[in-house]
Amino acid sequence: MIETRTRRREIDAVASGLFRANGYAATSVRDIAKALDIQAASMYAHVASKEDVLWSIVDEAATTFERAADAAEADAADPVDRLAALVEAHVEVVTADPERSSVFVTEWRHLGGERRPAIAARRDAYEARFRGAIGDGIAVGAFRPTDPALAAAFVLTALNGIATWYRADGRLSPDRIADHYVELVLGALTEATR
Amino acid sequence: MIETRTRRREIDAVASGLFRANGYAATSVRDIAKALDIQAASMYAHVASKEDVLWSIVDEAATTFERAADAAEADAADPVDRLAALVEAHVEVVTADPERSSVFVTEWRHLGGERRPAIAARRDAYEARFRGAIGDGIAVGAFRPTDPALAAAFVLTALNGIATWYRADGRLSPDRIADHYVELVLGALTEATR
DNA sequence: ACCATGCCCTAACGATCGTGAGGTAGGAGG
DNA sequence: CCTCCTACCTCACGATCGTTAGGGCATGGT
Repeated sequence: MIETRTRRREIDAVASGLFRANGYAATSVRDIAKALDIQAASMYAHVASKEDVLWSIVDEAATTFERAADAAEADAADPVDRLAALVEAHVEVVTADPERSSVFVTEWRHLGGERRPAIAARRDAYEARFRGAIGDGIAVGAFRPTDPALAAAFVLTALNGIATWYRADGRLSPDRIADHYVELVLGALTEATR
Repeated sequence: MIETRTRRREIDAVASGLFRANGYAATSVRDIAKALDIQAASMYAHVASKEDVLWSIVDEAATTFERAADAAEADAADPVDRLAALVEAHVEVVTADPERSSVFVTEWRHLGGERRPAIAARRDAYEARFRGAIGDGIAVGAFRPTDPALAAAFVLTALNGIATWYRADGRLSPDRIADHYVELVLGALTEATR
């Protein structure tokens, strides 16, 4: 068993696209199966349940975001660089796989049992990194004094919005988007000339 | 018939809450009926279909946003004031009815037939107001040169995010949120000191 | 040669979905 | 008194949902 479950990966990829386009609840197991040219019941040779598909998509997306944020925070000198690196990393993850990212952002509430609070906690921990960078930036006088929690929500919702509208064949490349968003975020926090 | 369909209004209010919490597709007509203490079939004395409920919520929300933006643009001297007024108006609408706003933002894709493209067009026209204010601000040198379409997407997704996390009993009042968001948005567009 | 495993099939289950048909109770207007 | 009208009821429909059961046919290791 060198190759690990290629069909299983295809299911996640196809399901991500359908979930992003129509939502988890409005996508049936038969829809996913049809996109793979197999019967609905054949899905269950690879998956235990429909929710398991959502879970593996969301779990993997969460891990990807977490690892990218780890790397971003690792090589950042000051809070400003750290926030810039976090923003850039987030944009890169989103644009690299907008389907998975979008599902992670919008469909996690359909998880049941332990999974929903578990993901909620990871989302909160992730947001705390942004709050932390913003709070530290204010503390050292690099950012103007504002509400770190509110500013973090502002930044993260703006970043997550990319997952909604981004298309790979769009006008702007991921790099351009990342550059612009870093500028917008840093601008929002450094100065207000009203 | 002086009073116009109070029961019909209750349906929209209750359905907005359920749609925001669980999504349109995951909310059954029986769920809405149960929240009103009536039978599912009794809903159809007031509504032609489940989608009609979504439509009236979304349509009314869209109208509310449009009217608020009209008023905001009416008494604005320069592009900077105009954008600030648009942001403030948007925050006010969202915080005044987060349920309806959230449904408008996230559930309109479940509309079928003519309604979906119609709402898409109105959403785009609304976003164009932000693009316009930003573009005009750049033209007069008030905003730094950036991509107006991208900046508008940045701003609007950040604003719409409020509908997701806002709670009436939360830490920050709508006014405070509006003030902070205006500052963040204007800061994002006016200066970048990297 | 044999058996396990991966991948898919058909058939069908009980539940739940949105919705229609037809009836009833109560209040308002002639 | 009669007749609407509103608001609700019960009952039931066909469709679709997620999922299970059980079987078939390859491939590849032993």
